[in-house]
Amino acid sequence: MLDPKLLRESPDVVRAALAKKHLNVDLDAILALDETWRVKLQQVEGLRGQQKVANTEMAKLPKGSPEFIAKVQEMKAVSAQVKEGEAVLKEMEDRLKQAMMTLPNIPHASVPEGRTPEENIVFATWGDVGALSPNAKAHWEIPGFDKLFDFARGSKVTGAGFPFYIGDGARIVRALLHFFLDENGKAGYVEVNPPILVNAASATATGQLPDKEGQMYEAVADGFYAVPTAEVPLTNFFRDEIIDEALLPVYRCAYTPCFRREAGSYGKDVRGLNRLHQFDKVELLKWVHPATSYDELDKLRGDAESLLRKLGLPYRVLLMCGGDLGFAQSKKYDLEVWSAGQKRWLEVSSCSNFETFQARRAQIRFRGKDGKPELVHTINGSGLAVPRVLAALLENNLQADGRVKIPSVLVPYFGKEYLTFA
RNA sequence: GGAGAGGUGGCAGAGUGGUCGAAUGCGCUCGCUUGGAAAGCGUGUGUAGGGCAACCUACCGAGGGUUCGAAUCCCUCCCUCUCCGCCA
Repeated sequence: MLDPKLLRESPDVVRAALAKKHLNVDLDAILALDETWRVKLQQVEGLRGQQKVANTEMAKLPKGSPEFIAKVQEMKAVSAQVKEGEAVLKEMEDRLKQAMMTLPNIPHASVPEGRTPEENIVFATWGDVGALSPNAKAHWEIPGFDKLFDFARGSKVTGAGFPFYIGDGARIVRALLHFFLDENGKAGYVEVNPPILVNAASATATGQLPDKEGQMYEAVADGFYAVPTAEVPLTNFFRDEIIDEALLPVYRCAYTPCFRREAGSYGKDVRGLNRLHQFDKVELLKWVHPATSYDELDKLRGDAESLLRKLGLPYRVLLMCGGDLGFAQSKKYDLEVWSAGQKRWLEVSSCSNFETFQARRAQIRFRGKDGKPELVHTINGSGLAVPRVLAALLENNLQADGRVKIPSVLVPYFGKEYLTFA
């Protein structure tokens, strides 16, 4: 959510943001609503003021006296007006808040113009894509793949997109997660094991509700949602809190399974490990002082990149253009790993600065030098999502004999140098 | 899951219908005092919204209700603690 004052005082800034993100919102309607709300607010507050004055007067009068009874009669009318006014006010506030929720975050000045994914900037590339086998297979075509990654059994037991990982398949997932968590720990992120079901208030604070309600699995009886990413419980850790400024920046990471209904996905995007309803991911999250947030974003992106480098997986970094930036982000980089068999880039991390957009919704603040609470900036990114990293690893490292060479950094975790499908 | 107790400012803790945004203590701030410190004395010390401002309004777990008026009474929900039950 944006600062209502920003809209009121600098509507042109918001207008420019909408244009850069290629979104269309009727700003004038929101401004008009804000204006009528403020008029009504002052009216109701005036009436409440009258009640308070009468209250102190009546406290001094004898209970049954004629003056007292007259005052009661007089204030009954005011009371009715207050009740009515408050109802109108509440309705206005709900509408205003809802309207404010339709306004996207302001893109940072360094975000390139553009409307479509094709206009994203290739910010950096690492590794030699051409050096990989031109005859590599898509991972689901590797002989024996089904033995380690059993989609059929998963479909029977749960449904499509919920595979079993078996033997070396399970082991490589565990090795990757362990490696990610250890590396992130070395980079200064404190490991957290969070709840993977969250309540509606948490899902609202990070923006899953109300906009993405259909994307989450629900535990209806209890009103809980299965987390689509560890970002949700992690960010909400400090919800409605004021963090000591001296503690900033706070670095945290968490592994959780992630659950996404992915309604509307189809085709090559959902083959094999490319897109699952349940998958494992380590998330990186920072709460930072506003002055440092873009440096911190670059550092976080670097931390995620270093994981791919250590695994020896070629990747590129995209700087998202305005039109592909997303609603809540001020700036976003995507990390995409090269998958030699599919001959395409797979997104494995999305590193974003939300500035105060999430912090305002979640009311996460720190106490500034002048003693006043101020909103923090939140930054997050994957570090990393397992299935697509795994897909690239299987495809890129497949040997002529049908085994997969395990990157040396992973061998201590995996326990051997080759993964076999036998 | 059952029974009971409770949720008030940074913390502890008073307050059972009006003069209560809330006593008192602790903590913290600034000042006095001191060679310096402690003690002592005094001062200040929540958050949010509206208003150019003076200032006004709201908030005592959350949401409803009763009333001229609610921290205080009623209802629903959430959470914590104690005991019992169940259990990885």
